[in-house]
Amino acid sequence: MPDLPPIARKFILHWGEMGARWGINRTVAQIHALLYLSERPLHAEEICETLDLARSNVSVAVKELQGWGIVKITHLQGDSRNHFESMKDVYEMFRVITNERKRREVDPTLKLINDCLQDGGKPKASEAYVRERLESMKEFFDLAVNFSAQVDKVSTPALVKAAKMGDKALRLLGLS
Amino acid sequence: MPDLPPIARKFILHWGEMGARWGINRTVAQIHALLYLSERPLHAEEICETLDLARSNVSVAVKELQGWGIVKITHLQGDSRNHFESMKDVYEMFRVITNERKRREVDPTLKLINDCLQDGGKPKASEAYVRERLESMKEFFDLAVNFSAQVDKVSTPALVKAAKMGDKALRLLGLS
DNA sequence: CGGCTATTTCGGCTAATGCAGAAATAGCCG
DNA sequence: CGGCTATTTCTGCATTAGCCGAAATAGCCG
Repeated sequence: MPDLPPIARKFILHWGEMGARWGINRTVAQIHALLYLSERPLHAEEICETLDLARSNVSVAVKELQGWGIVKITHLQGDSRNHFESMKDVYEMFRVITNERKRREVDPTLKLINDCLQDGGKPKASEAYVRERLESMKEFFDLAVNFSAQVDKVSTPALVKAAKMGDKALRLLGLS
Repeated sequence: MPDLPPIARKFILHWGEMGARWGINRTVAQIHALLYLSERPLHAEEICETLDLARSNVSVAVKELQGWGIVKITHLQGDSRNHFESMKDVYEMFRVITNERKRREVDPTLKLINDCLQDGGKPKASEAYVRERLESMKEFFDLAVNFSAQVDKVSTPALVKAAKMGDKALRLLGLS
């Protein structure tokens, strides 16, 4: 990895590990970190050199990141190559990723649970407990989905403000 | 998988896939689903038979689940074998897992970012942008950690109530 | 202590993932 | 169309993760 300040490299490696723990390919996460820390959009070749990866590898990784919606292609004046740029606002990034995971994982899970629950057939007694547990999981996910949709409507500055209120927010809502 | 209602099997398989996408071993997640759906604690042998796994495999998987804090060992009258039982309250489960992920992943990330930022040395100009990005990521994580600590204090019923308020909660806080 | 049962650890095989390099494709001038 | 560059797809190797069965360990009576 030439050209990188040590602190950047340190972060990139760590981010790769974290990604791996969350089901994101290690190098995909590293590339994301690199782009996030980069002041300007980078083209594939630069990414290869900086992180010592094969060109083809970078191609698919970058596509993956675009799939998540946190990296975009840009073009520079008089350069035909694709340049890649990460979203820079961490809050926004979090929103985008959260929404995407909801779409990919939570929604299908809810659908499956619903399917299970309204699976016709005679309601066998042996299934009663299973259904009960599935019901309560459904309830949880329904609530979570609704709630996150609400929160998603609120602007980042407003959210930050609310988060900083700490206890006060809770008291305002009559909780705590 | 003998003995399992089809809807249970369906859910277990799905849960395994979801786990895999979140960095949890597929069979670990399956076992978790099985225990969650099970009316009574199961011993390792039962898990083996039901999910068709090797005994040793179950041993480590179950340990993993205990490590996450969502499965506990219980003992039954006159049976020396360990029996395993999943937490049943989905909300509580979510709390526990969230806290554990924070401990394992967010905290170390924050620590690393802090290390990077206060990495002495002369503040090279080339690092300025990197530092800026790290700062803003730190800010985000700090806020998230604080906020989640606040929320974690609130009882589940209170949280559910708040979540169900929908728009009203936002208006009460002066958002939206 | 010996025998029994339950659990864990270990060694090695298998399957899945990740990745490089080559080949194919696409896009762009001239 | 031909040549050039950038990108993607494909093929197969390498690494890792997952998992089984055997062996070792632990715990519990008698």
